[in-house]
Amino acid sequence: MTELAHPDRLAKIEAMRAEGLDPYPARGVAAEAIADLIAALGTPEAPGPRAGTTATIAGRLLSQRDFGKLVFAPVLDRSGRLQIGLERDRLGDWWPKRKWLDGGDLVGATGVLGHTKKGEPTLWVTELTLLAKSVAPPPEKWHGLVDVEARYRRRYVDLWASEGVSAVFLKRSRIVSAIRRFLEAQGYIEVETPTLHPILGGAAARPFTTHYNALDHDFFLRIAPELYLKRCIVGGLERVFEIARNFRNEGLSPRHNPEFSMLELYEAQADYRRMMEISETMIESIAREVNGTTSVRFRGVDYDLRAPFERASYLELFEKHAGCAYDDQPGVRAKARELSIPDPGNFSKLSNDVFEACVEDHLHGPVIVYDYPVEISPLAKRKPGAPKIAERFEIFLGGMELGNAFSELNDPADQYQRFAEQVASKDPEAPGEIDIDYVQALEYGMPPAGGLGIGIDRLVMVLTGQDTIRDVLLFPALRPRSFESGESGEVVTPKKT
RNA sequence: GGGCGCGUAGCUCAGUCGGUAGAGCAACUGGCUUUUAACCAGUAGGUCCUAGGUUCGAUCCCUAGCGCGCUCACCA
Repeated sequence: MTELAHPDRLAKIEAMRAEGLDPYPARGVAAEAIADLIAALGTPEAPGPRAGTTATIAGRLLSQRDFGKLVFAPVLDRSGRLQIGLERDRLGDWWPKRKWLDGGDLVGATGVLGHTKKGEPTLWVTELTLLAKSVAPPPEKWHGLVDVEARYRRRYVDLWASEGVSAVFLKRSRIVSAIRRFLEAQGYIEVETPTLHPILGGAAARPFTTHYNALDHDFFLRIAPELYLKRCIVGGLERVFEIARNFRNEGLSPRHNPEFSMLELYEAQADYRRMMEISETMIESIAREVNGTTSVRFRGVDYDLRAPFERASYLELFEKHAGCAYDDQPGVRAKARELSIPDPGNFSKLSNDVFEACVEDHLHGPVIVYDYPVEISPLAKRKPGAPKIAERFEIFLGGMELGNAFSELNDPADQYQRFAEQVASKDPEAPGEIDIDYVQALEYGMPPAGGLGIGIDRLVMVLTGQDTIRDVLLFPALRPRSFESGESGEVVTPKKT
């Protein structure tokens, strides 16, 4: 045990065992969902079909209000909260044992559904089961967990002790489910590609590195699934998607977590115009499905996710907000100096830094910014008649990038050349070697295709109104907690959280 | 990594212009059959994040460290 276990609760466990009651029984109880029962119970004025019937619920006992010969206590399950009523004259054997119960315990309760004098739905209990004793005291009942560190470290408490937390994760699940149904309805299949990559690719980011013992080779945790998904397109699967956990060994922020979920999809015979359409219709459809509306409030601002989204050209936005063309070297360098943007040693990167500094704050959204410089889009196809422009777009909302898409480059010679330029660049985030196998895949022929990536976590932030990515991740990245071993060897004592 | 801030009971928070600390909730004892942040009376619970320094004396001041938050940088 740790020092979190409360002596009074441990003493109750001993008392129970002395009476032959197992505080951690092997079997649960067959229980109905509380929300369903409340709906079927109706009101005192208009009783539903379950009023007066017997029901069993199972969940966490949150607190107790003891009136001597009557105890009221709310019980929480995954679907909702229902008050149980323990009466001396109904409860039988369990009446004297009720003192063994504490807030936080997991219980099963069977009884008759009804209401109190004040109309509160109540299960009048005839049979009680302790399903698991909670020896750690729960957080304060009114505030729940407030300390943000404690909330993230002990999400298993936060989920039931803090208002509204579990609802975010229920909605996240529905969002992901809605994405799958939307794409499957359009003929997409879900695929799984490697997480361990021998060569970096598909994005520019610092990787997590690991060593593959059986192959005696260093591998990288993927920074993007893109190059494998496009191999699937070469293979003729034609419409594929993956909900991929990506890993980038970079800083944390309200919008960044080192491991994050990305939806990537690729469609043969499509191009970036089709990707614009599928992005906005998918986002609109998901919003309607999980929220019942296309209106969302994010960071205090209202947005409407109805398709079509506003369109804006990268080049025009650049000129409008930076005051010069993106490839006007003297102009861009002057603007960079004015904004104190350091020179990354690469003009196209500097130019994009200027874009991000000048333009992104103006992107209220949802807005599709299209036609990017080809130098910063090494996997995108050139625009017909404009070889310096790539058929690429990004989706922005509230100054945050939600998605990135392009017409996929399928010319193996052009792809080889662009990989070679990346490898030759001084950029520490560029891949260290050319992915020859990927070039060879293109040499077999990849049909014209469009591809799209959407940050799932950020989409969930928008649709649930959460300001920080950590509130849409069950277990956000935190420094590991240190524990001190106790003298007995069995005892583990948490140092201060 | 830089700057700013925070760390006190299981939880939520006061407080000490430097004299080793309080409240509410939770727990425990007693009372109460309609509460819903129930109520009333009582009890117990603390490495004031850690380590140094200054001081007669440090939870408080100083320095360093650890953890967390905000922010900047980084994140095509």
